Amino acid sequence: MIDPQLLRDDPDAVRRSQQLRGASVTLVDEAIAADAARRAGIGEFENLRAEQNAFGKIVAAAPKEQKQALVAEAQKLAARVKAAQQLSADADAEFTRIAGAIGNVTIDGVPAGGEDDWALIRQVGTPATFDFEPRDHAELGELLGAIDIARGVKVSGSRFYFLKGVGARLEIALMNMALDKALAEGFTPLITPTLVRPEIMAGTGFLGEHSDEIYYLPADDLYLTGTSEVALAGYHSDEIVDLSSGPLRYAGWSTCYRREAGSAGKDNRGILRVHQFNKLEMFSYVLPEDAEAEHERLLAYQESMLQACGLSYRVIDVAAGDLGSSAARKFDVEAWIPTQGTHRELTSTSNCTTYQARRLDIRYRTDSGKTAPVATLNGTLATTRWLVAILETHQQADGSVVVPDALRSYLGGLELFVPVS
RNA sequence: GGAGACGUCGCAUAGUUCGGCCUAGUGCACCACCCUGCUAAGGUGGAGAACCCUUAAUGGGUUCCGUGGGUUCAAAUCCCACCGUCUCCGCCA
Repeated sequence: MIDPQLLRDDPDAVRRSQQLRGASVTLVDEAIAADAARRAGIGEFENLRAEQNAFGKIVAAAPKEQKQALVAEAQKLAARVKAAQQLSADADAEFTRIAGAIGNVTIDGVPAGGEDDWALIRQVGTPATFDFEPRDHAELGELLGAIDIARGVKVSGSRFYFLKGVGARLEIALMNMALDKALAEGFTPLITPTLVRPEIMAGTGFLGEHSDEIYYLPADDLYLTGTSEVALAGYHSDEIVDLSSGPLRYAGWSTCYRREAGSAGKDNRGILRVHQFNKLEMFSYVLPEDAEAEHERLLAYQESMLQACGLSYRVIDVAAGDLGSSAARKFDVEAWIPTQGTHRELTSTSNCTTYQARRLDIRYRTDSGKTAPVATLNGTLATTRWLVAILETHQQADGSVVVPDALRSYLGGLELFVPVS
């Protein structure tokens, strides 16, 4: 939810943001009108209610013989109150509907446009080159006995897989390395629920236009989360958190579930795009004025992880039209995938400013003692997808894969993955 | 899954019998000041959340007693549904 105050004080800022996103600008004016209607409705109702409250005291104190006449009077008033209340509630719902459809106001510098209009921030490392024909990760995974796609499909259908042997070990090693990084930076580890209630799903902004991406269990009215961000944001929902001794930083580990309904035929080979994977996610609750600095910090942690894995990557500033509704800015770190000859997203970090917190009702106490929404940020520290880049980047002509130095201690000192027969 | 008990402004509780004196009382913790040569104790005052109107600061109003409906002139209190917690039983590990 955008700040209603901003809507009143600086509607042009909201209009500009909608423009950049390629979203509806007239929505802003509809929201302003709905806000005015909502406030008028509240005023009407509250005045009538005050009248009713005062009159109720007269009724209660009146002698018996006058009561009947007074009650008849009060009945008429009650009917008016009820009508006004209904109008007010309707106006409020309408405002929430309209304002809720407006995306977060983008931060200055976010490029305009859609998926392909990102801006390059930096390129780090040099893409791996080979004096042989490199194998893709699916082939390497099979050769190494690390990834078993065929049996994943047999058991669960397309886009499912088994990680096996060194594949399973590599994933756990990667997660452990990420967890150690998070711990070193002061994050509190959390293992989160992956099934959440509708209000938490809606509060984090995932039930909007991308709701067909989400698994839903109707028998229990629960949603399977596509990222632990959902649970991490919901963790402090409806709370006034204490940020006086610094930000609250969590590292959430969970399995993630995605229907991939809108990506039929895309990335069908291997485990680049799957229904289920694991992820270690960073999540920060910070003062609004510290949000941009925190965003840079999360990005730096991500980059240090990719560097530790010996990957070549680029950092991009995602264009406004490709942002989720909650994000005011998003940086993706994309690793070079040799067999695809392109960069693919390994991590993503979003600054949601106060947008998500406003919807989830997460506040802090200001110096003046008032409450105000906090800023929330999230960012990936490691996911299953990283195996793709790691295997392909560090492969050798015989199909073996050199384990990056930083990961070896998490693999019992293993230096090389070798083909199994 | 079955039976029962319960859910009140940070915590703990009163209030629900029998709807109006609840503008939700009290204790603890909290903040300011006073007093006491330090500390403890004591005294006075303040202090919940959200929203609306108004102002130079201010002040006024409405809503909130797990959530959502309903009955009523009037609901913490009565009715219904849901959510959650606890106890016992059953089942599973």
